Amino acid sequence: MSDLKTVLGEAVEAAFAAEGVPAELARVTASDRPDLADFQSNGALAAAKRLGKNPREIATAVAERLKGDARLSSVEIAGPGFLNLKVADAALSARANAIAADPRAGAETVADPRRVIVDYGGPNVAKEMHVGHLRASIIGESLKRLYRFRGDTVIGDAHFGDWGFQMGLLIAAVSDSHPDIAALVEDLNAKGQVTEADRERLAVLATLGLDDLGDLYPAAAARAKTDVDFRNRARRLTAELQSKKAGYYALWERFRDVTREALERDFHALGVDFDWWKGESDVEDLVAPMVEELRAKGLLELDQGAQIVRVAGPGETKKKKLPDGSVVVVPSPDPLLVVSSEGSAMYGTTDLATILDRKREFDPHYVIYCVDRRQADHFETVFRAAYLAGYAQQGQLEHVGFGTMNGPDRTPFKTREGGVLKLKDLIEMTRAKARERLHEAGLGESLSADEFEAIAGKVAVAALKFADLQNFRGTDYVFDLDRFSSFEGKTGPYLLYQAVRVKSLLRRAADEGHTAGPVTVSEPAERDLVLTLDAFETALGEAYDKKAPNTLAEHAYRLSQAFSKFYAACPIMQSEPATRASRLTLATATLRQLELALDLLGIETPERM
RNA sequence: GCGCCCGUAGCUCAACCGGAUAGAGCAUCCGCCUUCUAAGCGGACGGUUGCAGGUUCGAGUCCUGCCGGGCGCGCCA
Repeated sequence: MSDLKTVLGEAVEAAFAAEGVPAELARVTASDRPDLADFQSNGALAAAKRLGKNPREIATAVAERLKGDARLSSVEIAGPGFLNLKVADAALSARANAIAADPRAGAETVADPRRVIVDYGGPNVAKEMHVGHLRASIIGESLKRLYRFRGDTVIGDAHFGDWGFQMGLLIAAVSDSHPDIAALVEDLNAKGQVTEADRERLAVLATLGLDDLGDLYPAAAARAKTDVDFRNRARRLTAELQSKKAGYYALWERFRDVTREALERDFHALGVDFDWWKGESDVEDLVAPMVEELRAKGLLELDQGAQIVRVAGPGETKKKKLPDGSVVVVPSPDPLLVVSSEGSAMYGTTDLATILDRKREFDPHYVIYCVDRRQADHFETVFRAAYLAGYAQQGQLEHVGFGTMNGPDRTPFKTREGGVLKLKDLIEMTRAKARERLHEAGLGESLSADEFEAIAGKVAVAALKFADLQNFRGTDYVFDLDRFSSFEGKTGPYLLYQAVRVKSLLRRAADEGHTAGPVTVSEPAERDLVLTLDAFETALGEAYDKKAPNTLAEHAYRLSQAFSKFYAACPIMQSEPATRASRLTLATATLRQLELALDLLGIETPERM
């Protein structure tokens, strides 16, 4: 079973081929002029020059060949040579019935499924999530679901940031602020191991909560910028942690556990769940042997005290301005810094080791890094190093970058006080608005407190996610609090509302004993609805190919809109039995496709709202 | 300095491999609840797609230059 666009595309391509026009020029698309046609092909225009013919002549010949096709109610030529196709109601009805009978609501799977890893979220130890994490989480989550739905075997990995310089900073800060913990840590360091007898003493670590870390970290990070001694101490501590000195390691385990527990809860509330909660620390044991292997392969080089892998090819250079103002020519991209002059593994080192780890654990065909676009250069370097080292094949690694969420000043979003807006606060604000709206709608009394809260949560998450996902992931956009927590117009709650209306309708039909039956399309609103249902496959394919959930978000919106118009124009319950049965089938198919599309965006639909 | 990205309606964003009349939502204004949830539906208003050239039958889309903005450029991640 295929969508109309594909099926008609084949017929049109065959007709063009008979006139000597290659298939790639004969593409069929949804019409730009719905007033004139359902589908169109611009093949005659594209081919005219190549064939040295008048485009209208080609179009006329092709139209003649298509006239006998029973699926088409009209084939016309317009303007300079556009081929306009209208689908016969019978063909539309047949397609609607097929979609209604399909658990996938008209969506296909890929011909050759792959093993795919989606690396997204990128939460860090001791750092609370802010609005910026919204994009990383929900775009990645959507891509994960999209790839899985298309038939690939997909793993979503949070890639926890738990092993870098920030850990050294945090150890230094905690040592200064908590003398009791500092004493324990030093003692364990001296002993070189944690024995059973020490277990009880570790309880003091439990006094360290995420709030403490959240306070300590920003202060430490700020101090390290100006205080050279402090910075050097933190770097030394980072290296000592990475050599797993007992006391530091025990302290770090507390950091990791307390953060992960909170993050997992927060992500889950957003409908974001990872298959792997791997972190930088999980590949720590791979780093030393990997460095040896890189050395053995002759890729490692000593430079200014650090060990690097050069990834620039011959002739690849850039000009670079030095702090003193002079300009020098250096290789480009920058080399990968593998081991710092302090002996620490760097960001890129763990990224490279992670590639190796994933190859051994899962051997993916394809890895998507859903990470801020500003890290494009970094990934270019890491990927090149991975290809050089043979840890992945050319093209298997891709950085799918997303743009920054800006404030009204067009620079990364800050609250009025100049701080970051915590993700948790954003969600709670939106939730509060949803509660208010639900009360207005009179749902406060008829629902239990739990149900009420669950719906408010779903509405809030839908609002936030859809507000982001309707934008193309690659571009920066202005974060507008009012728009993100808006429930009217092109918003998540609008989509939920349409789904809820269908559910309500179907409940009522069931109560009154009405059953669904074969679809017979006749009204314009019915035609539009079926054509929109048919476009799901195209939207999905594009979202998959371009890694662009906004295409799918747009489809979900159009479907909701088409349904809403149908709902307004075509009465269901009080129409003739055959018409009612047909329309109930259309409503059922719409609901299934809408819920599928929403699910791929990571949005859950409530039963009522 | 070099590189990457962006500039579309008052605001926030779309626009399928270059195609017909550049679309949505918000805001503003006007209609529609005695019938399936008005978080809805219909209508109006709103554009020299930053500027100037070029390629093309045809350019928001491709090329060149300029203006404006964002980001990145080895010991943070």
